[in-house]
Amino acid sequence: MGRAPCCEKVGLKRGRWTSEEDEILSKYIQANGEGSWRSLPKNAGLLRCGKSCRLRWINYLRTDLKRGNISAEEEDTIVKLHTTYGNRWSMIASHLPGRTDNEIKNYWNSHLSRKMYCFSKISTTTETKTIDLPPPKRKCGRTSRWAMKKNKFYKKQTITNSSTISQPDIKEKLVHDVEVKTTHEQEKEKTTSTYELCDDILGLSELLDDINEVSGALCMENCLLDTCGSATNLSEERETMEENGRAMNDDGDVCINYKQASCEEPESSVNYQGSNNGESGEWNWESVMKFNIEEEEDSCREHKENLLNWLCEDDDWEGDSKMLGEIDSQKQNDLIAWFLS
DNA sequence: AAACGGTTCAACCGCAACGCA
DNA sequence: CTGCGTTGCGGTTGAACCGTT
Repeated sequence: MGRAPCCEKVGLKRGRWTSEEDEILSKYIQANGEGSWRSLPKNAGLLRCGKSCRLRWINYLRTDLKRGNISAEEEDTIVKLHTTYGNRWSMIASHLPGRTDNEIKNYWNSHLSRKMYCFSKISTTTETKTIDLPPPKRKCGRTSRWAMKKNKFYKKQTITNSSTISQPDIKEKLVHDVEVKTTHEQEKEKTTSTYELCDDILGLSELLDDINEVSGALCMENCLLDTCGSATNLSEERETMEENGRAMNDDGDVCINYKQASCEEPESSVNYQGSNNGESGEWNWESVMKFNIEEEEDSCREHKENLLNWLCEDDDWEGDSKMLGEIDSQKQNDLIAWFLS
């Protein structure tokens, strides 16, 4: 006749835990250890379901839990682990001491899930090479804690509504390197699938961008960083942004300068050129990307490959890097499947 | 000052896996 | 082998929060 509920629901307290309840639970577990969750509330004198007690202990009261925001390093780890494990939050949490699966799941869902929407949007618009984003919603209400910390900084550069971002044919150029490596007939299939992969990589760059809480208009920014040979991971990028700053120039344009010194050409800074009414703008992609094939230098190509390699690293993260053209089709399919999932 | 509404996160729910009798 | 109890996990919910209007 079905399974009996884990506990009698009638008469049990639900909702937020009070500090008194926390204290009772903590003291009981410290005295008697974890386990026997079903009998725990009765023994401890709590009007809670055993399941609820377990959850409260694991996610909140445990002494070995880290408090505070997810650090940039942890964020990097989460992103990487998620590419390997997917939504296996407990598995991911096991790699992050002091973090719970619930915490990581929440972090992922609140910070990253909506990025997947942006990603899919980009993926479906690459044919026109122009990304028409909906008018960015004003960030109402409570902002993320990380964003709140940055609030002062962000107020400097309010990018307003109805941004239309003209994107040069980055995908074509990104793919070019691979195409020149391949012979026509023999590798045609590989090139095709590579092309699809690059679609997704463009989308992922949006995801990476949003991880850094940057305006959605900066969709290729992180990709570009690598092509410039500057920041190499998310945390470094974040620090880089803080160090170099972003500010409006006298004309009200937002100028973003990423480690110009480390880029070969000062023009490689990103310029957001606001329109006259300040409600739309266009990214000067060409000034950023040295994607002119004739001028392309080995170093730039190497950085692009590095980005791709990051995406294609083996699960142990230390496996031999593979050039894009060498990614086997199965791995490409896996990546694409995951990106689109 | 109040209302609104997006975001966060603690807590809940259902299911599956596992262990044991 | 089967059935039951327990535990763990991932998805979902909704109250609280708080910046904006």
